[in-house]
This record gives sequence, structure tokens and C-alpha cells, in this order.
Amino acid sequence: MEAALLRIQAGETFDALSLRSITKAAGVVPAAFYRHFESLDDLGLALMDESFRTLRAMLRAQRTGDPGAAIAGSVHGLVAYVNEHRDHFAFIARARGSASDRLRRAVLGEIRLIASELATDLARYPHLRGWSIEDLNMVATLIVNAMISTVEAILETPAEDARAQALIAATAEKQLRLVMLGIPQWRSGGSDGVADA
Amino acid sequence: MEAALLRIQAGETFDALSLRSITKAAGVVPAAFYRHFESLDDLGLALMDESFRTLRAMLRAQRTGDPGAAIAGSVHGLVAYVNEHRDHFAFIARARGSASDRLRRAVLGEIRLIASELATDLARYPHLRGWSIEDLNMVATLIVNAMISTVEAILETPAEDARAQALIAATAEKQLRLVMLGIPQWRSGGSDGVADA
DNA sequence: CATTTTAGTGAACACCCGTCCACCGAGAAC
DNA sequence: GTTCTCGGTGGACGGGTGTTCACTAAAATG
Repeated sequence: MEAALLRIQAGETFDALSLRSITKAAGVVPAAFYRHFESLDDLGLALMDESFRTLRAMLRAQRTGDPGAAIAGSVHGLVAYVNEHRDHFAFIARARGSASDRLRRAVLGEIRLIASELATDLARYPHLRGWSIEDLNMVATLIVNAMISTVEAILETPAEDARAQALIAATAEKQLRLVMLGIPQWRSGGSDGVADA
Repeated sequence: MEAALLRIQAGETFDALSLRSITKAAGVVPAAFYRHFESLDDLGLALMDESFRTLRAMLRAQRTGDPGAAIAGSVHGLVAYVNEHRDHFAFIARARGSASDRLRRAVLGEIRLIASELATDLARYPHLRGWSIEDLNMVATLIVNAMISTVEAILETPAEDARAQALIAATAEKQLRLVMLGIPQWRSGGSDGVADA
């Protein structure tokens, strides 16, 4: 049934998703829906759980290896992974702008959590030792946001358009490298030092 | 009438916006809508035009002054500007994830256009002379995406919560500075050079 | 002043929506 | 072998949806 929903989800907003269209796609009468979920919001939260579970699996897999590979290699991996789980990522992307407060807050919270996990990971790397928690979160947020934009770009591109996908991957990789290059130059305390940039 | 829509827009998705609720808020019978717009999509595009006009006005205003001030000063300006035009920015943010292809593609195109304009602007600054068009677009996209995330964060925060807003502004400013610090270190050709970052 | 355009009216249309109900067949539990 | 739970059925309900129509008052145009 969730599979049926996700198949529909490949193009529609979650808000615009009607209970009847879901149950029809599942080959079931509308009333049967209530045997499984209490409301549409409930369905949304269940899908969120499932989707973020696959997302977390990806992040865990990428967390292995040194930071150098974590940039060059894993962006390519990200593209592949998103294409493998297009439905889940599409759902998350759409849920971000959902009208339901519960859903929107939930996905926002999950993303923030991912960012703070990345921050604690970053704290272990040489150039980032001694950084304040705020600054670590700042750079983690920057990276996560860049990755979200990358995912959205992937979703907006057909999976079979290898050329476009490669370009997106290359751009994302360069963006990460650029951020990483800025880190050793960072002087947290100074409010100046960038006047000639 | 558009004002009535935008007042409703402060909390709902564009997709979930019914013709009848709009006309009711405007104090008018549903049929009267068709005297002004051909369809809801049409209304959306009209609102897009208006919203992006204010966005462009902001960008034009910020384009004056040296790049140093363009970072430190204008992020603070951005926050203020978004708060002044919350309705327009909220509309754009919601339209990004709209179910209507026309609307979504339109807002995507506009944002891409803004990014490429920023790219040509960046090309004039010392450290960026000689960069390839691709790389200029890469950094412009990174910056624009960071700013979009900033705007979304602002919209998610009540306008009167000065503390939270200041924190968002400070983070955005630091992110911009970090990117700028990476630029002088950039060597476009090298596929390595970041292994120890 | 006569005429035409404009903006709005109210009623009707067919359709889709979420929700609830009594009912029922298959399978598990005892 | 009876009972009970689970997932599904079909039908109905009240209400909201976009769209259309002939009609009209006011305003602009000539």
C-alpha cells in the first residue's frame, strides 16, 4: 500500500494526495485505509520514518573512510543512492514544504539532527579541532544545505540522463571541496579579515 | 485580490489553495475570479512575477558597494528585507515545491537566472579572474543555495523573535565568509590538493 | 446622451473529497 | 469446533471543488 502511494508520489505533492487515489492505486476500497492508519498525517509520518531510515543507512555507510574520500568519492555515491531510492527522497523533498505542520516540523528536525551529527563528526578532523560548537554547526549546515540542493537537482533530472547527473555530481563535489578549502583559513574570532576577498 | 490571497498564503501551500477560499477572502463570488485570471496556474504565475520583482529589487540594491560590505552588511539587509516582504518570499518558497509543473519550472528558472547573474558579477572580483564559467556558476550556486536556506529559516521563524533572527543572520554571514575564504585557495584544474583537508 | 465594456451576481452542473456504518469471509486462538 | 480478531466491502452522508451560464449595475467611451 505504501508502495502504491510512493508510485503516485513520483510527481505529486503530499498535500495533493487524496486518500481515495491512494486506496485506488492499492486496489482497495477507501474505507480499508483506516484499518492501517488513523489519518493521512499518520501515513505521512510512517513514510517519513521509512524514508529517513534509508537516508540514515546511506549516511552511516558514507561515514566510513577518511574525509578525503568522503568528499571525492561519496558525492558520486550520493547520486547513485538517491537514484536507487528516488521515491523515498522525493517524498522527503516534498514533505519539506508540506502544509501539515507535524510533517514539516518532523522533516526539519531530522535534517537538523543530521547536520548536528555531521558537526560532531567534523569536530574530529585536524583543521576543525578547537572550533566552537556554533561554528561547527555553521559549516555542517552549509554542507547539508548544499547536499539537499544537490538531491533536489537530482530528483528534478531524469535518472537516465547520465550527462546531466554527472554534471550535478561534479558541481556538488567542487562545492564541497571549496568549503573544505576555506576551513583552514578560518579565524573564528575575527570580524574582519575578509575585506579583500 | 492578490493581497487577499497572500494573506491566506501566510501558512498554506499554493496547491492547497482553493479558488473558492481566495474569492471568499476577497469578498467576491467564485465566478468573478475568471474576470481576472484564466486559471489558478495563471494566478500563480502572476504572483511569481510580482514576487520576483521585489526579489530582484533587493538584489539590485545590494549589488552596489564593494564585495566586503556585500557580505558583512547585506546579510543583515537580507533578513530585514525578507521580513518586510514575508508574503512574497513565502509564496516563492512554497511555489518551489508546487505540484504545478509550470510554476515549479518557472521559479527554478528564475533562481537559476539569479545564480548566473551572480556568477557574472563575481567574475569581476580579483580572486575570481580567470575562473571558468562552470566554476563561477558552481560557487554562485553554492552561495544562492545557502541564501535560499537562510530565507527559509527566516520564514520558519516568527518575525518578532529577534534573537533567533540574529542567530540566523550571523550563521549566514559566517557561511558566506567561509566560502569566500576558500576561493583564493582554489585551483580549478587539480583533482587532488584536498586530501588532507 | 447613447453605447459598449467591465466587474460582479447567483444559481446550477457534475465530480471528488474524508468519514462512517453494518456486514462478511478467512484465518488464528483457544 | 467454536469463537474472535483482522482486513476488506459497498454504500451512503454532507460538504467542498472548478466551471458555466444568463443577467445586471456601473463605469468608461464615443
